[in-house]
Amino acid sequence: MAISVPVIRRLIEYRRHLRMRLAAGTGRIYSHELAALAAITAALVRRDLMTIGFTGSPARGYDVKGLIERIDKLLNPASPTTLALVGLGALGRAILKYFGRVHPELPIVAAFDVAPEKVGRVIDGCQCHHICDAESWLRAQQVAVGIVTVPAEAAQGVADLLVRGGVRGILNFAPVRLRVPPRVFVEDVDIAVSLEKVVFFARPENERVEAMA
Amino acid sequence: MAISVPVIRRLIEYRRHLRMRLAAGTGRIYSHELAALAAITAALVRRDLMTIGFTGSPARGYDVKGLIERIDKLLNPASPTTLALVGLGALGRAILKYFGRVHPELPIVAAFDVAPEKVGRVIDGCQCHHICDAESWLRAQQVAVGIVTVPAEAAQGVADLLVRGGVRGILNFAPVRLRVPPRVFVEDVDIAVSLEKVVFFARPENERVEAMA
DNA sequence: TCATGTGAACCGGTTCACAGCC
DNA sequence: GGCTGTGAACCGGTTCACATGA
Repeated sequence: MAISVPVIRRLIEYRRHLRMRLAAGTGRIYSHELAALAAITAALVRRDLMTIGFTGSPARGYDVKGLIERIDKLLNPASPTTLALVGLGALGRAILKYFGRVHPELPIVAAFDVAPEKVGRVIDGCQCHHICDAESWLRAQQVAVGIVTVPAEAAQGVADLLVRGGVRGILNFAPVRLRVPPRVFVEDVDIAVSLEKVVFFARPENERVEAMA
Repeated sequence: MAISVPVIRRLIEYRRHLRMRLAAGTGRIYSHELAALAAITAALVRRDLMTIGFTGSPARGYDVKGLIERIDKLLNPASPTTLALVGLGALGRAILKYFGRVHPELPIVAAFDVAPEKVGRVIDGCQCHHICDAESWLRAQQVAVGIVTVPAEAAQGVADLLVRGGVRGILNFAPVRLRVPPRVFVEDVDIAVSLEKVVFFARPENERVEAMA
């Protein structure tokens, strides 16, 4: 069963809300409640849960704990996933700091840069190596996902390197489209584009009915 | 004429490619060339240009300079837009640094935080004020768009503040859905969700046909 | 021949609406 | 009464395919 990108995205968000809900001590939830939290319709929530085969009861809604576990089982890999980050500029460091705190189950096991003053040191809790050593490191650590936070000019070269290192997914912050083999999944986070989008739709004359993702 | 979100997003990307093309000295471009650069189909490029009423010639394609100007006219506000950033953590600083360099036409005129050691100083070229002074500053500077880089718990409060300050668009990096009046456009950049998405689709068994945005 | 411009078809994600059930 | 589960309808973005023109 193949699950579409938007469904995966929403499941991740559902889980986040469900965890808070559970922490708040509520064991059950209705589709319209979850819908309100995620700012979507109740029908879509039910459709998504149907997609992953999770059922609730008309009387009491869905079991929060069971649903979290179900989403975990779907999203979390059987074997632990390790990440690597390339580019220890301001953004790379910020991400290192953030994920070290938020995602202990997705550890960034190595960071790479070219600057001599960074190589060999531990930066934000992560050992920094020279980019030249990346390929062997990636293979040795079985890194599954690479995070690219280098300038635009360097991004394609880094992507090639990651691919050679056996990476299967790339989270790309550089404002460039990476060319990679089809088996490698690339997610672009283009902050400049997002900002320009906001600037455009912030103008009153460009009013929008709905804002999604 | 209302233009949809995906079209706007692509126009921004087209412009980026066109500028590089122009810098490289090429004055004309075919739809299939632009399509290759943006990793989409030629038909979609032509459809988008049709949407904004820009025409080319079958013999020589589209005029690069004219198209850039056309997109500029559509996207760039008549009056200059000013931005403000709230939350001078690592991510906020990274963005301040990045946009100061990349987007001189979209200046971040003020930054806000609560930490006493930041307030009153100039950080990464931007004057930092205490959050309590935000509302009046936002109004005085006519800030159109706010960038939210505070922790999740603080995000809704900051959003309320921005709205009170008259902001019409928010670029939100906090992993929370902000509740704002319908006239305010919110763009969420949820790095944690993006990462989990990559981790999921990086697994061979979750192969995907196409990866878009 | 090869590219543009575009009506029409397509497609997949979302919503509707209602049967079934507590 | 109100909620779930779901077939069917809907909708809008994308692609097809072809007339038109250099």
